[in-house]
Amino acid sequence: MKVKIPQNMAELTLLRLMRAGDRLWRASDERFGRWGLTDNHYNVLRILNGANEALSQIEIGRRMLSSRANITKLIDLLEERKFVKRLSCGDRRVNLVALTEDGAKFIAETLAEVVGHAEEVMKPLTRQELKTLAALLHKLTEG
Amino acid sequence: MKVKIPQNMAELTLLRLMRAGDRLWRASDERFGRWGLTDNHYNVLRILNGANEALSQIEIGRRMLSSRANITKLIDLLEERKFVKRLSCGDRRVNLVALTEDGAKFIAETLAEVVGHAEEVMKPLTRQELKTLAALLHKLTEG
DNA sequence: GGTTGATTGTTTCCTGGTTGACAATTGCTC
DNA sequence: GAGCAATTGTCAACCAGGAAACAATCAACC
Repeated sequence: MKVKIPQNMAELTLLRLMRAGDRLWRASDERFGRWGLTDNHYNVLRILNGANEALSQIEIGRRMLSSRANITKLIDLLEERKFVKRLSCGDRRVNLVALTEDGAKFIAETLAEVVGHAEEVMKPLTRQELKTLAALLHKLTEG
Repeated sequence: MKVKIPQNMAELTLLRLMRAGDRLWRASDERFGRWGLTDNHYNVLRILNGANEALSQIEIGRRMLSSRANITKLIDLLEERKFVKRLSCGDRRVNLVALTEDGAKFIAETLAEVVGHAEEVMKPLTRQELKTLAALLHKLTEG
């Protein structure tokens, strides 16, 4: 049994994109596994570090495309590790989550390896190609 | 607490790539969920359809970057749906998996929507940009 | 030709994530 | 103010996928 399927550029590209993303997630998770974390745990730290302020859990979820319930669990672990702390604020429904000194230290200590890995993965592309790829992805998802 | 992190093109691109892939997987899974399948179930069907021959489960796993154990479960469901059947072959360790008529019919009936979705997702890019993106992804993962 | 090592598929257990229900809180409306 | 919808975080139940252990089978080698 076989269906004759004409080649379609959009579908081919979509497939490659999903496949590449899948591979990168696996590699990334394996890497952070060595530190007892998930890629997503690390993402929370980087988001907090980049935000310059404490964020509510739901705001973190929004920026990571992750559910409220999952953020609760991510923060639970990060708090246990003392990388992060929950602060109360005016609105008593909300936990503001802030990066601790330990969390900042962890980011600083692991940064070289994280960036090194990214450069290793992207090595097949020239600087110009890298820029083009970043721009295309941006246009695809934001434009 | 904050760590000063210099912008890095490789890391930024990697992040965008992973994020785009994540979004696409979610959208895709939601789509196939309406048919009671996972994106990966559908991938099995497409791989079988493209292969022109029955494949062993482990070969399917290789092409999908998925574990043997998971393939067993995927095929279990597809077989229950009669989209696929397991055949015995010379090597009695191996199940050859073949697309059935029902499976081919399912592909044929859903193809327009699947391709339409891919084109919808990729619409922000011109034809030329699409080709460039596909080429860059190919170079990144294969080159 | 029997033994040993590799391959394939399945099963069991675990993990990361989602959904949906729930409680607490807030803000809006009358 | 009282009531009501919306928001936030948490919890319980569930699901897809991976890792490891296992049985069956094959291949290679002495």
